[in-house]
Amino acid sequence: MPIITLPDGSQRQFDHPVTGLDIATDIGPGLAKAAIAIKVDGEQRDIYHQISEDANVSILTSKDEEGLDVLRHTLAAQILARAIKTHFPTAKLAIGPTIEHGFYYDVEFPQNITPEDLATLEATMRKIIKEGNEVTRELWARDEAISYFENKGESYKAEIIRDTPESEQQISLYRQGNNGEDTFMDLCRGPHLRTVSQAGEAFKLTTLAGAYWRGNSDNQQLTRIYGVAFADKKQLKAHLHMLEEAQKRDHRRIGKQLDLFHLQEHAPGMVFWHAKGWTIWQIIEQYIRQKLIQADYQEVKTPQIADRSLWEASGHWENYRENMFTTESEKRLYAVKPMNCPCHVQIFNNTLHSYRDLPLRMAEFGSCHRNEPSGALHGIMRVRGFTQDDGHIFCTNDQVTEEVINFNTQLMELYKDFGFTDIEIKLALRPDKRAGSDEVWDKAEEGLREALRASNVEWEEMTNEGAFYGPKIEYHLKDTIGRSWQCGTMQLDFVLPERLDAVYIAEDNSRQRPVMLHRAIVGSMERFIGILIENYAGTFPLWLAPTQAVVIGITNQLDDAVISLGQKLQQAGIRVITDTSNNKVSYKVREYAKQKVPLTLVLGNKEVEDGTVSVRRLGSDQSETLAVDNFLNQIQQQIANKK
RNA sequence: GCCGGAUUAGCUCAGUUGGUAGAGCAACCGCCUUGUAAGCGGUAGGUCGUCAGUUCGAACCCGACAUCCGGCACCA
Repeated sequence: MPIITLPDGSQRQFDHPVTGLDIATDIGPGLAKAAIAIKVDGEQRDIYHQISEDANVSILTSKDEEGLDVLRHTLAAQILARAIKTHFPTAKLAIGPTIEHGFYYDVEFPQNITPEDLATLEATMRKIIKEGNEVTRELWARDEAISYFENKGESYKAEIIRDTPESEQQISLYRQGNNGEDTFMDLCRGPHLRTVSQAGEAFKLTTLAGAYWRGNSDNQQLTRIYGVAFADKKQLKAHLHMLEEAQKRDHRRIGKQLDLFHLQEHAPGMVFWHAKGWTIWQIIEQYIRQKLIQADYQEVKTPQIADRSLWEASGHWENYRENMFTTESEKRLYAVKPMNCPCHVQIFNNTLHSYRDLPLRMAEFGSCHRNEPSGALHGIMRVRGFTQDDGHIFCTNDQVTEEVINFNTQLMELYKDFGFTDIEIKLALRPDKRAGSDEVWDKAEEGLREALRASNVEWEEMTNEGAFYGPKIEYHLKDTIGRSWQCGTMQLDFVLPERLDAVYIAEDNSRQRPVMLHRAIVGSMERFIGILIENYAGTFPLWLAPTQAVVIGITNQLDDAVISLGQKLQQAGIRVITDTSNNKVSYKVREYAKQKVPLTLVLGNKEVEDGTVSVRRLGSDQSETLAVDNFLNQIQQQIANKK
């Protein structure tokens, strides 16, 4: 007879097999009502799941993340699915999983559906929830289940069952309603809510999208319906509000508001940097350059286009031909460089190197072009023309780990200076299509793991995601709405040195292949600035702000003093503007606050007489009066500290 | 590239069932000389993304293309 252990450690004994609902009822009527599913020894189960052995059980409600996940799952797989079949009986259902904040369902519709259909479907979902049918689990024989779905024309469901291991002879289906006219059956592992009414009303169908069956672009494209769902309306409202707020920090919007850059039809995926955006770029570039010098890199610059034969030798022509821009002159075909590595190898090869030269670290702010698919372009985050803070380290096998560790340290320092703390690290392992032996890959992957371990960081491993020439560490940063973008990278490459015949002379006077490490910290300057904009919501810290200070006078009689203070600050290296227009102080204060200028400096007769200045810092509604020299010292200190 | 949506003044957006376009802000010109988030008045600004159709007549309806947005696929 089962002894049930609850999460708080307390135990309850029963003299008969029990369901989750029995246990919840035993604890209290409130919980019995709120209970939507259970977890038995770590596995999610339906509330009606029978327990006859001792077990650890927790009762899930919509208040906890896992319970909410069950709720979202039922919304997709039972309620939305049913609504779809109600309006489009011949639609074929594919899969309907849960995701962060909600769910989606992939469906093959007999016709195009429109955003208006979403409203109809949502209304029908609410009706279904109101009807409040029970959802029950049934076990079917594998073959019966397959023919059931095939007879209904649900070919995707039949395919899913066929693809499960033969050993699974029992297939679980969920039935909504009684075995009558209004029944709805679907293939599902569960668990589900016990009745659809438990789904509540805090959900919303949000968008329509196309999505390939099984994520493969060779397959049929299905229509994906996205929805969000929460435990209560308040949470839903908070989520929608968060999205609205996030939109306000979108880098495309802020880029326009602050006059940082623009994009236009003539050059899709290529950025027109305006003076203010370019100022930010320059500061970042100079900052990175300092870091490179400290880490003993030599900075180089290589050609923008190179003969086709170089790209054939490197293997890029074969692998990425369709994504490379080309140009022709005097019957020679050139490719605009999509990356810098082959060029760096040319510099390496131009001198005969000794083992004493290694590790040899080469860096370039390399302007690259890739003809990315039109649908991939996204503001300045994913572009066709971009600049990498690229670098290549030529070294021996024995030097790899130390180089990777040092790189990681340097990267983390840099990210910290830009205010990033939420960094995802991924290790991308060997892909199917690759160069090099398994032995080499084993060594390369283990080398990166070792370095990550030594760096004391956490990472996630991704099979099949490496580059064709080697495994890589990826450093991801998030944008405002949680989309993750790869920025930094460290890649191990045994292939390119071979293909481009890089050599060094070893201690024993033999010719040896160096290992090549490809590394970038910010990745693409464009993308990094995009993420910075969103991260700071346009309010850059003083050291990065394109305009650091604005000087304004109370009246135009003080214009000379305003200009003279502006000049003094400019001489001291401050990025300052002066405003002598005949607007009111309050007008100007508002204007420069909107432009996110960190320091607004106001001069009146009093300040001019005393040699002081009234300083208002962005975000504060107070001002303080300081002696000009004091003020200058203070902000120079702040800038030096990268604040 | 694929699915869906969008494209109107420098910016943010209105524009009824098809009858040759409108606001706010910005710009420019005046007046006001101002003490920390919008002083007042005036002027100018548009081949309604492009091309091609339907129509007596198109910002509006049909089609193609371009770009952008949300996803999917891709990301050396």
